[in-house]
Amino acid sequence: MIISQNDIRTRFKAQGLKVTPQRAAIYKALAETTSHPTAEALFQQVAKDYPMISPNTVYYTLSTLKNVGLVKEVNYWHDRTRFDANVTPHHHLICLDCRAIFDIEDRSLNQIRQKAKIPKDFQVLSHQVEFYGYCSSCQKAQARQPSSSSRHSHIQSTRRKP
Amino acid sequence: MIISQNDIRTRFKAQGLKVTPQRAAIYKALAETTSHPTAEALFQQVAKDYPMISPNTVYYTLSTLKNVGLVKEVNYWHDRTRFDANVTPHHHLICLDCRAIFDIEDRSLNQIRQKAKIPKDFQVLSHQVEFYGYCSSCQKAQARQPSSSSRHSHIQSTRRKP
DNA sequence: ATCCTTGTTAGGAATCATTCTTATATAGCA
DNA sequence: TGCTATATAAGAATGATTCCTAACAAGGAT
Ligand SMILES: [Mn+2]
Ligand SMILES: [Mn+2]
Ligand SMILES: [Zn+2]
Ligand SMILES: [Zn+2]
Repeated sequence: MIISQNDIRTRFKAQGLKVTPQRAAIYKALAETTSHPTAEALFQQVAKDYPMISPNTVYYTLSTLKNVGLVKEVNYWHDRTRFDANVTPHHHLICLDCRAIFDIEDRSLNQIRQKAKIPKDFQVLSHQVEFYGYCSSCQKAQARQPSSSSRHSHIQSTRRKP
Repeated sequence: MIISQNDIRTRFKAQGLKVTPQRAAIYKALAETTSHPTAEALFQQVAKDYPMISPNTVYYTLSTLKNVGLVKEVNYWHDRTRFDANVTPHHHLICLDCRAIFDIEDRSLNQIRQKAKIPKDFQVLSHQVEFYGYCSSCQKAQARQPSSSSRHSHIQSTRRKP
């Protein structure tokens, strides 16, 4: 999903943010992927065009964008933090093997709050549904190699928490 | 909810785990609270009875118990990892202010998987619903002090990620 | 009851994602 | 074209978790 510099400019201005090349590049990279990348992955991506960018800038920028509501943090299944520029309410599929995160487009899941039996003294503002299982790639890989795992494409799982 | 040494022994044996005092104490502490504590909190609790216990043992033990299915990890809203000895499918309320985690007992939430529109090539094994908002304590605190936050009981949020 | 084997524990060091600090640079406005 | 508040970059610091290793101790076997 391509996003124009003008859209980026408009969104930043609307939030009172300066439009810098690094910030625009980070947001663009995040907005144009569906992979819910880590800060590190975004750093790698943006560094292709801005070799001098620092990881720090990516962290700072993501934090800023989060504060103004242009970005959401996602941190499922004890992985490092992952980010999403899709800030409309939606839900996720998480692969237990490769840890890929996929969007679900099912508006009906946005309604469960109305029916759920929630203690009346808790004020609910939002909710989130996550489905855990195996993506199609990982199912195939397991059929072939019914032992360990996580050896194919997607986002890679850089060790930590085996 | 009290749990007897015999229950603990039985559950450990059923999983082929040795029954050590430290391990039993950690599991007991977790099973008898509803607070979804951190490893650190469990360490503090167990250290009352076992002053020589190391944080390492708590991490190792929780990892072991998780591997055999006696404990679940919970890691909502970019906090450090929290643990739950309630391994039956259930869902959570998370306070955005004090970060307390409360169980929801609503079996109907266990059924949403059947109705949800999930890509047929993704094999779903489990799902999880989280509701975010403010607990009653925090609502009261905000009514009093409509500024910052997180200044009352519950589990405490030890800095990190303000 | 005692011995053995193997999983467990404790302590300390190491890892590494994230945050903090600070000096320099620059977007946006007068 | 300058001013000023923000943003960036580099490096150090933080802190939860993991790794490593030697000493311990359940629990089955003798
Ligand atoms: Mn998403
Ligand atoms: Mn729970
Ligand atoms: Zn997968
Ligand atoms: Zn609260």
